[in-house]
Amino acid sequence: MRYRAGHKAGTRRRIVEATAWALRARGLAGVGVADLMREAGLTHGGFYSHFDSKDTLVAEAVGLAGEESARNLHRIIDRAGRRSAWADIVAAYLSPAHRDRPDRGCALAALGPELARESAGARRAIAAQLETLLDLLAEHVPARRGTSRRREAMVRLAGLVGALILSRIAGDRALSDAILASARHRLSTP
Amino acid sequence: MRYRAGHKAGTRRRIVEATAWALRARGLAGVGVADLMREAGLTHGGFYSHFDSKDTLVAEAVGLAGEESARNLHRIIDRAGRRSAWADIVAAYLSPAHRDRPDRGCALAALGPELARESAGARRAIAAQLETLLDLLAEHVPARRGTSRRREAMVRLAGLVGALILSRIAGDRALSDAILASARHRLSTP
DNA sequence: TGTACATCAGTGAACGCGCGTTCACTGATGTAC
DNA sequence: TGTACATCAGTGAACGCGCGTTCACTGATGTAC
Repeated sequence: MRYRAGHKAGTRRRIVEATAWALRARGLAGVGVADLMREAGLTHGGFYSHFDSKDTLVAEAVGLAGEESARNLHRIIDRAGRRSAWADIVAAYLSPAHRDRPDRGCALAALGPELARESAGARRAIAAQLETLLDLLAEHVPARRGTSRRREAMVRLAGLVGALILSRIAGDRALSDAILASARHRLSTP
Repeated sequence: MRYRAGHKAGTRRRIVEATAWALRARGLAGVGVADLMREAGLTHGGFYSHFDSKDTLVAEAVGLAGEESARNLHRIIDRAGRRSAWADIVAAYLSPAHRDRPDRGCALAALGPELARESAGARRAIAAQLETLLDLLAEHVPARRGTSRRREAMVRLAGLVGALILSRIAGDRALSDAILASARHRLSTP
């Protein structure tokens, strides 16, 4: 064997990671196979010894972005320890830092509408991510009379995703910050 | 003059309308100049006697989509008459009909993240639409102690846009409907 | 320990295609006489 | 009323370009002897 065991798997991993970042930063139309390979330190020709098509890679990258999000969430939850993590989750999600770094942030907010129009693979990947996030948030969302935790998670996640998206659309900084602050205040209280 | 006065303006209008629909249905990457001209009943060659570039057209189409949204909102408000229109606004925005017809619906939800990445023209158009909607909603959103109507509008619009987007991402119908219903219930009450 | 060989991850030229854009041309109409 | 002309919205072939994809090849390494 030419390279050490795991070498190819490592390269493949680097390509998927580069794609997970690039996708959220520049969108589906903004990433080309050649770009992605270059960002992974390779040339474009080797792409198809790793993936069947660009679509396959995109679906996998969306999956990875989802795992990253779940891991970040778990980190916040662990850091909160015994007390409720909800306020911390909201503060992190609606932070200016998250708004300004879509490449490392929530794929639902960065790619949602775009991928909802896409073909099978990517669509399924982003839908799966929605389910995962709902399950995770349902455990930490404030309880509310007359609603299940899961329904409460839907409402709150909608507020989070919507506010992040609007803050990224806003033309001026002041409005963008105001959207984040207002939503942070409302969504972190029960 | 070869054609009646207003003929060219009418053609131009048809192109912009076709674009406003196609954009929301298929996204920026999904619409080509040739498609749009065909949908307006023309061939692609004449495009540049109407517009400087595809970007110019896109910005104008986003603007038209925004005007449509505002007009729809006004219609709902007028129909509500003297009583509060807020519940009607929420019901319309979070209806399955709106979810299933992105081409005639809210451009923020259909194109937001995509256009926020785009170049000047489209970005400005979608940002302007956000401002317009906030102004309009601020007049009808339920008043709330400790917050301005404008801030309240930000929070509520975020909830609306987020819920619509999530309902379009959801893989199965049941979840999609549940997201709409939960958000409808929460957002229409003060 | 040294040499010959097989492996296969990665290279880079080339492909077909659709895109945005350009341009010489067409032909139905309003106007001048 | 009829004819010749000018106009210009719209046509369709052609362009250069970047994309996803293919493929014959390369060359560093592990293995066999």
